[in-house]
Amino acid sequence: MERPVRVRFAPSPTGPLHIGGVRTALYNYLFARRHGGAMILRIEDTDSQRFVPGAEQYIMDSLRWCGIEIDEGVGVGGPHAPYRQSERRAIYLKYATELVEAGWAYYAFDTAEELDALRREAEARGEAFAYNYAVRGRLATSLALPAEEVRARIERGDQWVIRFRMPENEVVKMDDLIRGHVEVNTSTLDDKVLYKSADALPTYHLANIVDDHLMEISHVIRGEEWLPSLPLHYLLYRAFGWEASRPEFAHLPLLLKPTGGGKLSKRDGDKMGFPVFPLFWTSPTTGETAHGYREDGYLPQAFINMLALLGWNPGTEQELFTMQELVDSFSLDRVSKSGARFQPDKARWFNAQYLHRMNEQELAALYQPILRAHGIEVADEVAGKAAGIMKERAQLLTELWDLTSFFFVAPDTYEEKQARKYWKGQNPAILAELRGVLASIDDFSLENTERIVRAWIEERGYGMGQVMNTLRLALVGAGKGPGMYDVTAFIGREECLRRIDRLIATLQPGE
RNA sequence: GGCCCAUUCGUCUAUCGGUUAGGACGCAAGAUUUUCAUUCUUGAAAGAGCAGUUCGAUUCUGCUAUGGGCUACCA
Repeated sequence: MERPVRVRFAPSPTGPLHIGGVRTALYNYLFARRHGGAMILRIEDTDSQRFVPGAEQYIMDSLRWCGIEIDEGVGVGGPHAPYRQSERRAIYLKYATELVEAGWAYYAFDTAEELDALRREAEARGEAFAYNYAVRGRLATSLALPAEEVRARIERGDQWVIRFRMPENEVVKMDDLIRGHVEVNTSTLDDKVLYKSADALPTYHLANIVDDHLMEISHVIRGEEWLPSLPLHYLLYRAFGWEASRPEFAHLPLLLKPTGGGKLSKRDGDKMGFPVFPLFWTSPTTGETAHGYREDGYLPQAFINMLALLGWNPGTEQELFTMQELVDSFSLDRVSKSGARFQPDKARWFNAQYLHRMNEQELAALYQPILRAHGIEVADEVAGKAAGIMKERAQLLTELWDLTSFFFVAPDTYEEKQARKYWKGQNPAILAELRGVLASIDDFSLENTERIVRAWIEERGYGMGQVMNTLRLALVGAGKGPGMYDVTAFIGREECLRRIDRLIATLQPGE
């Protein structure tokens, strides 16, 4: 293949982009970068009914967050502008009529009601209605009506559509980069609408083929739901005489619900407790909101890594990939053929891997906004240190606050279980004694405090667990957290003493 | 209903005719530990079924079953 690689991601702005769409965009992007090609973003807004304001911006924001860069298209421009199909409407009618003139398509005047009636009739007979070679000759089409009447109807302003004249009993032979050779008999297909006069807009099929051709797309990488319309698309390329430059096709396996049973849909997320969208979304019309990976505490690198491995694998046992590594190892022939069930647990695991590998500086940048949201103003080093100490216990960025809040705020309640277990017997007395030991330490560094306290515990013959967990109760208020010397060093001597005093003063020891 | 696609541990997957069928998530047990985690070790866990091709099939073919997609003047 000599021609330059040019791929496109062509979503329609009918709502927020979900993770299946993100994965399609990702594979397109990886393929483009792998082959030194161009990644194009085209907005397919040919359905005026389903257009959702804000969806296009959401798509671009999502791609940017994911690190998927657009070389050409909506938002960045390029030699084939405009890239929004609603702004290209003038183009399509010309191609549609060209098809009619060549005999590949025809006008149809059926109303929605008439078509409904036809469908119901067929259903009553236990059949499915198909608009095809069998019926187009006796319905209100330019194939059945006299030319004058067709002209008259159009001039009169009757609504019409242009339908593709699907050949009868011809086998279309297709090749898919992922699925291999596929054949379909055209008699099982129907006459799809290509253009509708009602809104002077093409349907997906026409716009898609025309634009892919005009934009010199070399590879069409899209979801498997498009495989059934591939024969039509092949035939369209033939009808236009563009077969020589027809792109290669690759149909990606679908992302399925975690429970099986169907492709992942926008509703599943809230129902099953995981985001299906990259970013938080608020519907401009209904005000409904949906969780996003970003706001739920996922790192874009982890999110992308997880999506990349859902339906593709490098053939090695490597699981953690930077975007560059994905680019270097991606290939369409390692994309699997069957649908992949989405696994929320694995998404969290990937995120944990990335979180655990971050240094304090990186953590500080991510954690500061969360701290500020809780009213905590500290230096970056402090934020990074706190997050750094606790990062191994977190899977999501958002879990960091619960994990580190005691570094910044003294406990005002004490976890019952921990209190019952340790705030009894001689432990209060030992804690009071430990208070004296701590008060006498000048160098309160982690190492020095540990050395002195350890020596004291050994000398007095106390149980390490008893002492440390009682101290933990005072400083953290719960039976969790990092090593105690991490806490003492972080909050400092005076704060340690205050917290010990508070426990002794407020909590009645048990039996 | 019709057309198309798919089918290896619960899940994501490796295997491109000969393997003790490998890895990861999750799960279980143990070790580590001042708590909670982390980490480490170990374990349970799979070729949908039936024919055929072959010296030999998870791998190739067919059928069945199951899952999924499409079947709009939506994409």
